Amino acid sequence: MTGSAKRVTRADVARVAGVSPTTVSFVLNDTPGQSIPPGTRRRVLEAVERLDYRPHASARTLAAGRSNVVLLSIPHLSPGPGITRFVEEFASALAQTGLTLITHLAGVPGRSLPDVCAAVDASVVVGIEPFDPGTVQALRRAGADIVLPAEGEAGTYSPMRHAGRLQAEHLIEHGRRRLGYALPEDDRLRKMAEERLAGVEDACAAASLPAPAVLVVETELDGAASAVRGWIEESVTGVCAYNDETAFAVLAGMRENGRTAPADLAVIGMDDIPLARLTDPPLTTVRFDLREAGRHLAQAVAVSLSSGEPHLTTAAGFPRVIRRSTV
Amino acid sequence: MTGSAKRVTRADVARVAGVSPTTVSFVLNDTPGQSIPPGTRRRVLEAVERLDYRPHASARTLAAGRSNVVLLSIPHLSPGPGITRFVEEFASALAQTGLTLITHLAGVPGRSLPDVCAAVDASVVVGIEPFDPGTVQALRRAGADIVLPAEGEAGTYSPMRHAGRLQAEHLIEHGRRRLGYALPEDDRLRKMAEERLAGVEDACAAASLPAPAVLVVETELDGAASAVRGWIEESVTGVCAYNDETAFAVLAGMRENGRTAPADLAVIGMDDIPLARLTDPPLTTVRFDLREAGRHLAQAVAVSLSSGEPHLTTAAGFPRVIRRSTV
DNA sequence: CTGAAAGCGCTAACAT
DNA sequence: ATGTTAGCGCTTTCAG
Repeated sequence: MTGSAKRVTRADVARVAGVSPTTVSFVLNDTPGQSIPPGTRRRVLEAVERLDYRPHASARTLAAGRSNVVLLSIPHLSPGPGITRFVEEFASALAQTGLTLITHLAGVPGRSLPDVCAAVDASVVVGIEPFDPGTVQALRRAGADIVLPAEGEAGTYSPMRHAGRLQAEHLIEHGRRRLGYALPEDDRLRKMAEERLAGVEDACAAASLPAPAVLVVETELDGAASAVRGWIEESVTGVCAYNDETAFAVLAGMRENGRTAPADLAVIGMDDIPLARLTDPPLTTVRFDLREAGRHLAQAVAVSLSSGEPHLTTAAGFPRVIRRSTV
Repeated sequence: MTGSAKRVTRADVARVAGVSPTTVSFVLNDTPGQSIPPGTRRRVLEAVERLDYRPHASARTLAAGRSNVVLLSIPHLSPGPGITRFVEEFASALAQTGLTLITHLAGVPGRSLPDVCAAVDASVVVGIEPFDPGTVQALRRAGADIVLPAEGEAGTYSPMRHAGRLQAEHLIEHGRRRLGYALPEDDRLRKMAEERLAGVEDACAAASLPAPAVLVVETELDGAASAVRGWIEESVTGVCAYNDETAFAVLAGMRENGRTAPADLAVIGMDDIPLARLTDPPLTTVRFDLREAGRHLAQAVAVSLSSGEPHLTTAAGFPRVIRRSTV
């Protein structure tokens, strides 16, 4: 009994505004096909304001059959600044359509994505990478009306794979013909890492080069150093790192072995974290600018949602290499 | 008309299991005070399995008057690994109580925390730092049953402030008597930064030292270099950085000015990002192990939720300094 | 242009 | 031990 103020309901607003509950809904939802006279509308809005009324989301969802919640699955915490900007842009673009974005950190134990989706009754689930068919299935059964991007749809492409390709191509352009790939230690990053690695393999294949020598690089000096020795033994001359952090680990391993970049081994990272430009030497890396992608995606969501079931696809990230001094 | 399979409802399960809807609820919710015979329970569970039934969250929330959703406000994307572990632990501990954690990245435009709270009908909102009274108010009006930690409650303390204190104390212990504080560029970090800075000021005051010389350090060589010059002019001998990233910027600025740590200027970071141990020299920093805090908090949530309104408070992070080579 | 009425799927008394 | 019955607060035909 701390003072549980009863919830303000639509009925309260109606009473204060001197109209019926239905009318309140009409003005609040801008229901099409209803012409509300300005006076009535104003009175309703005022009452809403005065009572600090908030529609009860669950009730609305239950009645309308769909929520306005969009669930974004983020691969892992600590993604690069690119993802941050993507989220910002995406969230605010969605907000303008009346949609609310919530995030779920994938890889966190306890609750799977479909569980979360069901728990919040999300009507849309969005991922950075295309979802595989099984996941899409599960998500739909969990109540998601639309899921995207989905694997194999028209227009779908993997930004991560593209980015991987860019890394390798850059190294190849600069004369490196035997590449290495630096995998991060963390298992939860594995899936995304494989996507990026696939891009590197694409580039190698396209240039008729042998497949990259893949090594896990630990976030610890000795481990990193031994990985570097591994590459040297295989006469690798350029390594693509999963991300900038991994790239720095490689660089540390090289320092430990008395090697320097790019002379002994070229290194290219991914993400362009702020630190990349501050180290000595500054790191060559691949940057995403997903801001525009965020806006696109929001629009795709809006369209899919209104134009019924069919999930319109759009993904688009625009990776590009930022050349600094390690290649 | 892509084939919108109608939702499986509790009634369907009841029909298949040959019991009443109520009974289904009873077994699914383990409703106390009901003794369901094993046979019935099994039949219900089987039907649930067979139909792949999922209770409709909104309906449940609407009827029960509370959701099982816990909303965690994360200060900013790219927090250190400590936060990640906190989230993991917190999420899985909550899951065991049937609660689902969703995250909201604060500072993202578009939707404020109360908006999100209302959109998902979260019954609990949790933050890393105590919420100020205004926010608590807003959150409660948005439908949150419990909000924590709240400012000024018994047992509340600010882990960030504590961590700031630790930074300064470490510097002071090592003979630095004129401190600087390195603020990050990003405005959205300002609030948290001020919390950490307050801890540094506490320590200075406690040691009867002048207040720290506060400077914003840009993530760019020239800016960082000029900040460093600023400190040197004020004969600062040790600087506490907002986080490890900022610390690296300071280090870069020092390099630019031909200074080295800790000889010319001691630097201590915060977060202990993986890179901290890989640089040359490795960075002295403060690490959080919030895993246990995550579990504690989950328990506090569970208790608060069952024991009615009163929000039990618990926060607790356990920062400690990791001494490496920059101080 | 506005209101009345029928649910959405579930929980929680209250019977039985 | 199980079933019956009201709603939870809102959307949405369908009448006035």
